[in-house]
Amino acid sequence: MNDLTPPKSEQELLARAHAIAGLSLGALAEKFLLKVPKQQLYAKGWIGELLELQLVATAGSRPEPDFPHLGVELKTLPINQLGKPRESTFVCSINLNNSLNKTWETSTVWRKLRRVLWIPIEADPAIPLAERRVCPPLLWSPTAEQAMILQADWQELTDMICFGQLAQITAKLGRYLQIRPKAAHAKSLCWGSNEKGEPTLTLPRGFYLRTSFTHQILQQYYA
DNA sequence: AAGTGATCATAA
DNA sequence: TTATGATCACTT
Repeated sequence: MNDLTPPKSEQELLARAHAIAGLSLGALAEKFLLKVPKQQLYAKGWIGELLELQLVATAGSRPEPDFPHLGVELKTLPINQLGKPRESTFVCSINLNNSLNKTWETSTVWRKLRRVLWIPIEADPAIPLAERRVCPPLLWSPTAEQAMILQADWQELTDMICFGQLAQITAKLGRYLQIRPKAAHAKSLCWGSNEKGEPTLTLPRGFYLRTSFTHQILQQYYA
């Protein structure tokens, strides 16, 4: 049986995550009387939510780390059979109105990335979802150099938003962090501002970590 | 095969 | 509509 209360320390959180390493998603789902979705297409966040249940994350859908009292963010990371991430990692949504007077230190990106519990998950399409296993966790903080690059990316992209250059933002920008759409569909709209500083309807966006960066994180632990 | 842009579910 | 959890699928 597992604890139903939030972990009281990083050590406890890490221990709980280690305890489920090797378990299949089917076995984990069974503990919560959940059915494994037949396809991920209509259950894209299912694995992440399953792990939140198991580890008793409490942030809900607030723009806070999953374990606010510990300042730790939880991220599942789909990996192929070579241990390489198969997808980019969503970090947080972006407020396109008043991203002004925000600093790196107080930004949601930094508050979520300063401490992350990464849980790699087998994600080879050849393995049925229920049989994919949870891999050993990594409790990570960016190195000084990584933090500098993340900050530079964040500053560059945030500046563009502040200067009304939303239209010129592409996923090609940013070394580790990039901005991509984060919406129900291409017709979802939210308020932003154009080059003249006028309110404009635009596609909601989010910050994402490139797979090359999360791969680097895995290497730094498994090297 | 990568990488970018599009999309799906759900809660408040 | 905004936030969370992400993966899908088309283009390059």
